[in-house]
Formats: sequence, structure tokens, C-alpha cells
Amino acid sequence: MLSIGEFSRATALTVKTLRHYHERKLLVPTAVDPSSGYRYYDEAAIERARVIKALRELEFSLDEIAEILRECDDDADALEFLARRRKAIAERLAHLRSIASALDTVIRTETEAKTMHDQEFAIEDKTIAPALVAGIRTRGRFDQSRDAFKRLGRAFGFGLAGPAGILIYDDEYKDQDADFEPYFPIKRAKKTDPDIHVRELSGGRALCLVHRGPYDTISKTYGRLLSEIRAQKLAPLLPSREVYIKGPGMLFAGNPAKYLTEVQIFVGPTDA
Amino acid sequence: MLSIGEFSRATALTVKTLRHYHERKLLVPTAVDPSSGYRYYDEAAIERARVIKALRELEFSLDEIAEILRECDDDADALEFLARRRKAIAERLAHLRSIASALDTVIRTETEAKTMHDQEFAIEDKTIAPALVAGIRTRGRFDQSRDAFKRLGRAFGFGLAGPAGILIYDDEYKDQDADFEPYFPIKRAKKTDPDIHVRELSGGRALCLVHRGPYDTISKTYGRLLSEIRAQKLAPLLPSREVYIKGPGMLFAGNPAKYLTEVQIFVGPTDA
DNA sequence: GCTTGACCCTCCCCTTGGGGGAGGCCTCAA
DNA sequence: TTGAGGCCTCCCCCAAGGGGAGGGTCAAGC
Repeated sequence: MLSIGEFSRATALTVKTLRHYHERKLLVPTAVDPSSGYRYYDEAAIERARVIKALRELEFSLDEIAEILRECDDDADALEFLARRRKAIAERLAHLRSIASALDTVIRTETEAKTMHDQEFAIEDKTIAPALVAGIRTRGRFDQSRDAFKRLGRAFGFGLAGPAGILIYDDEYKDQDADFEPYFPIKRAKKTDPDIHVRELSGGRALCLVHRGPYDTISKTYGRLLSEIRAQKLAPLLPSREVYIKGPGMLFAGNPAKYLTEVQIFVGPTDA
Repeated sequence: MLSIGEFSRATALTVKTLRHYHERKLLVPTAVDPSSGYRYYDEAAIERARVIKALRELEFSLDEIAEILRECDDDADALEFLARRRKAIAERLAHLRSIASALDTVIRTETEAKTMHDQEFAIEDKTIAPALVAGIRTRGRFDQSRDAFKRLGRAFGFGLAGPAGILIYDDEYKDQDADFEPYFPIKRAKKTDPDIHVRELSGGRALCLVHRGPYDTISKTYGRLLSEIRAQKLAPLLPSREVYIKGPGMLFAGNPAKYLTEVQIFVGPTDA
């Protein structure tokens, strides 16, 4: 018979844990000295302790372990418990993966934005690649886009492939009753809400300029792009895009003076 | 100003939670009526509550959230915290995956063993496919294989591809000083312990018979296989294999009378 | 036989993120 | 003014033990 200290060394369970298991009636000592209260354990207790440890490593709760020990003599008897545990772990894994994905997205966007922080921006003539996106066409004021982004975030579990943006379908700036579409680039198509429009956004040639500062001064940036387009004798196409390099974050609104928004106006040859 | 109940509805945080956050100084009400103790919250508190909720969804602890709120005004400021959290989640994911893998292995083996539970077994002439295995060559008594399996389990995190077995290098039964190799079929090779020998085990033709019952009666099964091999004028090759379809489980030792072990003796043409 | 040091006992408080409920005060509308 | 619902503080509860106080026990050495 082993004293609790010896048994603790034999099983690699702490004395505290053993006393706790005794109290929970999970692992009762083989004998308890009635006068001193000293606990003594035998070989069978070592085997039971081994099973309990194995089940703890599978992260069963002590209650579940007690139930398994009551009902099972063989691994095959425990199949239901094991399958249930397996399912719970699969759910936990899925949840953690969605958190990881959200973290990755915000880490990536903020890191990229950081490198552009102190840059000077000029008009660039770019070829934009096609991209799979999910968007919600909206009519009204631009501050409604927050809700749209929230809905997209929930629907796609933050499984984003890049910075979010807005498609602008109006050919002049509108404050009220604007026609626009907040969108997320996504990795895989997925059916969700009927309001959410998932499709491949076509690419093409666009003149782009990064706007620094709050959104209410963005018309200046549009103005510069449109004069350049006229100067190059090109025609602006709709919808134009605003890509949020750095805007209100997932957590904090941040400082609007530091917001960075790339305005992309797609262009084609003039009709003339 | 909102009362705590109104604020609770506005933020989807329970009243209990809000009082708890107040106590933890995480989200202090904008005003507290000194005579009644009633809490009142303003718009800024709603924004702060939104941030706290977002951080809770990323499963930050309240202490971490308090720290983030103290130090950050922008998502970019929180990058270190986010990266740390991301790392912790990656570790947790890896751990859960190893548990899931262990559960899968035991569920698969026990389920397969169940289907063979009531079967009658006869000698079968099989072609065994090659398999990637990790084994520990051992000299001594067969009950030492428990430790070997434990070591293999730890080294490969239960990432098993099928039932474990033992290779037998002796051409006669030895109780003491036997020469054998407990092995696990594995999915991917991996360098570990120098004692652990990882390689592709070659396949081939083998006569196989499932032995039912404890290991100490397994020599009868060997006898039946060897007489059949002699009758067919074949030569037995070494090492032979014992594949544990159902034996002492990951949790319970179970009932030895129900153990199932497939003995596989590889054969070639006789020299004569 | 006695001492000493290691070992063991019980009891209580602590951790996380709140939930449940008791007992009592406050507010607002009828 | 009264009643209902809202709000307050205080206390206990969950899981799985950890930390420590205060005190009894055991075995070995003298």
C-alpha cells in the first residue's frame, strides 16, 4: 500500500489532485486510517488513476469521467462518450479556426497599412485583377455601410482574402440616396442571405489614387483622378471603387486623419 | 443617458455582466446616482462596450481587454496583442487536433473490432500491402511492448493510420529474451528518437488467422498456420506479424477473452 | 524513549466570467 | 399614493484544482 505521496509519484498526479478526486469520489483510496485520516492506495488504484489521466488528457470533465468509469470496462463501451467528445472538439476547432481567421485578417490589413503609413501617394495607372467578392447593394447614406460590413463579416466568418471596399454606382457624388455596394473579397463562394451578392468582380485598367484622411474630404481625390482621366482622353467607367486600406478597424474607430482609402476609377477609350 | 437595463438591451450584454465589468473597472458607468447607486451610461460607453464585446469574441481575458483598452486607440496599436492571441490559438488548435486524432484512432479501431466481434475466423491467404510504420526493436519479454506503444504514441501524437502490431523476428516462440518490434502504422514519416525506426514495411503474400483470446494462448494459432503452410509446401518468412485488432485499449485493459489478434505469417516458395 | 524532519491532515480562500437569487430601495405612470 | 417593474448590494455557485495556515503523524537516528 502506498501513501498519498508515494502514489502521487507513481501516478504523476499531485497530492492536491488526489485529495480532490477522493472528495469527488472519482478515485477513492483503498484504505483510510480512521485515526490519522491517512490515505493508502493499492495497485488497482494505480490502474484506475491511469484511466482517469488518459480521460483527462482527452479533456473530459470529471463528471463525465466518473460516468465513463461507472459504465465502461472496455474502450468499446465508451464509444458513445468518445464520439460525443469528438463532436464537441470538432465544434470547438471550427470556432477557434474562425477566430484565427478573423485575427489573421486584421493582422494582415493593419500590417499592410502600416507600411503605407508615411508614403506619399500619386496617381497610378494599374491593371486590377478580377476578384471573388460578396457585396450588399445599398441605397442611402454611406454610413450605412458599417451595418453591411457587419452582416458580411458574420456571413463569411471573417474568411477574407483582402481589404474590404465599396463599389460606387453613381456618376456624381451623392450624400443622400447614394447607390453603392460595400463588399468583401472572399476566398470561397458560399450561399447565404439573398441580399448578399456573391460573384467574380471583373478586373481591368484603372487610375488609382490613395486618399489620406476622413471620408468627407474624398471628393478632392475623385477630382484629381477625373482631371487626369480627361487629360489622358479616357472615359471613366462605373462602378468606381473605394478600397479601405486603413479605416475604422475591427476594434477601434481610430483616427480619421490617418485613414487611407484607395480610389480606383476604371477607364476605357472615349466614345469620340 | 441610459439606465443599466436600457444599456443592456443596446449592447446585448446582460445586466450581470455590466455590473461585473463595472466592478472590474473595465466599463465604468458614465454617472452613478450617489443616493440610489443607479448606473447611467452614455454613447461613448456603447462604443467601449462594442470594443469589449469584439475582444471577448476573440476570447481575450478581461485582464487583457483592460490592458488593450488602456494602451490602444487604433487596431494597429493592438497588433502585438492580436499576434500573441493568434499564437495562443494556434497552440490550442494544435493540441485539440492531437486529441481529435487520438479519438479518431480509438473510435475507428473499436468500431472495426466490433464488426468482427462475433465472426468465425479461418485461415486466409492474403496479399498484404506495404505500409509506412514506426517501430521500436526490443529484446526481452512481450509485456515490455506496452512501454514501446506508449513511446510511439507520444512521439506520433496518435496520428495513426491503422491498428498497431508487433513484428516477431524469432523463428520459435520465446518467452524470455524474445526479439520483436512493436510498431504503429503512421501517416507521415517524422524524425524522433533514435530508438524509433521509421520505414516502409514491405508487403507480400501471407497466411493469416485471427486469434481470439489472451496472448498466452496464441501459440495454437501459430501452430495451425504453420501446418497449413507446410501442407501447401510453402516456406514461412521472418518476421511474422501480430496485428492487434482488439487488445488492451487506450483506456481500459478490457476482457482478454475478447481480444482479437491477426497473426500474419509471410510465405515464399520452399528452397527444395 | 525522545527528538527531528518529512509527511499528511483539514479548512479556508483564490482563480475565470459571470449566473441565480434574497431582501430591500427607487422610479415612473396611473 | 400605490403598484409594478427596475435597480441596488450581498452572498453563494460553477471546474479543477493551487496555495497556504495550523496542526497531527510517521520513521529514523540518538
